Amino acid sequence: MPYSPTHKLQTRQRILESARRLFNSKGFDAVSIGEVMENAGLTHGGFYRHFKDKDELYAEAVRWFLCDEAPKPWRRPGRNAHKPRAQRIVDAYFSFDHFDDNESCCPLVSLPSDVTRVGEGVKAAYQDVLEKLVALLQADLEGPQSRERALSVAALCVGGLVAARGVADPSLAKELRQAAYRQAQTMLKARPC
Amino acid sequence: MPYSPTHKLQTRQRILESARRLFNSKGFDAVSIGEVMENAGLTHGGFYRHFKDKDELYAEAVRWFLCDEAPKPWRRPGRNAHKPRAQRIVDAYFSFDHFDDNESCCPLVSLPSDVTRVGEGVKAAYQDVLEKLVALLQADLEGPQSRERALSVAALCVGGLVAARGVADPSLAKELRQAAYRQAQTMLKARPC
DNA sequence: GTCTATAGGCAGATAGAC
DNA sequence: GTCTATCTGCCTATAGAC
Repeated sequence: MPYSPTHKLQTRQRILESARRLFNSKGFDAVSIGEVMENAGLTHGGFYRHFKDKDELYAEAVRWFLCDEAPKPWRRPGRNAHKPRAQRIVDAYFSFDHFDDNESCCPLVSLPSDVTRVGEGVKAAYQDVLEKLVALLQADLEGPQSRERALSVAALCVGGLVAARGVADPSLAKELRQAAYRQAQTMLKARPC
Repeated sequence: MPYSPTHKLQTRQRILESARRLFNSKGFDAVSIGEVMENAGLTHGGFYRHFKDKDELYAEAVRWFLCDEAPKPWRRPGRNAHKPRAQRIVDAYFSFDHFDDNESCCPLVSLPSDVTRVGEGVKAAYQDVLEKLVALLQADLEGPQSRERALSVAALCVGGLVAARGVADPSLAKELRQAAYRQAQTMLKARPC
């Protein structure tokens, strides 16, 4: 018995991390199971001992982003530690690093149109990520309609980044990102009495 | 010579309309050239007399949305004709019909994450659509920073719809759509200074 | 638990008949 | 201009050795 008790779990997590990165940067259909496994240091044959099929892997990979183990380089937790968390999230969301990071960016940004076309399991995982974002934003919003305002800020974050990534001209992308960022900041500060 | 002078152009437009619909609802990778051609009443062999390859078809199909021939059932041009055009656009964008219409919806909503992964030609077409939307919004915005406000409203439109389409729970989707819609209306009405 | 080998299917692109 | 036929390659998923 050459395998430690945690070996399978560790292997599973390596596969998930590999899948998360590849799906983020290349999309669901363009990534093969062989590619995911090779990137995790394995061969494609062993895949089905860990996941039922590719759809299950996709849902789990989206959810995997929420785990602490998933790297988020654009977060820079040391900086601006004094700001409210909602502000730090919006700052990170609209940062150039996040815009530019196809591999580790938030799946809300990298996968929206893919998710609409696959099964309910993946949508449920996408929803978990979105609800996490909304909850974090709402926790720092004071005054009435905090839920509605948190939802709007989340929509602005997703839309600003998604639109900026889709256009060809980098200066238009920056303009979009900055306009949405300033609007989001205004909405965070607003205190409708 | 059994073909009329406009025959090739008409065939090309049939292919574009078929491609636009299929890409919108199923995504770029999931649609085969044979499917596009069959849907246009042709066979796959003739495709390459009209387009260099699948990527060129993709870019042209995105741009095809801007043509008047492309159907937009959720627009309902008769209703609310008295409102400013920017308002009518935002109304149409956040309508349930547009949310629900995977086939004829705005490509900004249906294709964002696909577009980030393909060539510059498709991004240029995506940018054309976005700039058209921003220009239409800006034309009806008074006061300073109309450009920046138009960009923010566009981001909110895209983000609100995209996020709503990605989640599993229909009531959360509706909540997202309505929150973003109300915020967009506020921004349209705002007259800073 | 992971490997190699393979079954079975479908994709994009081209060739040549009409 | 459009057709049928085909080349070439990669995909998901399974079988069976170790």
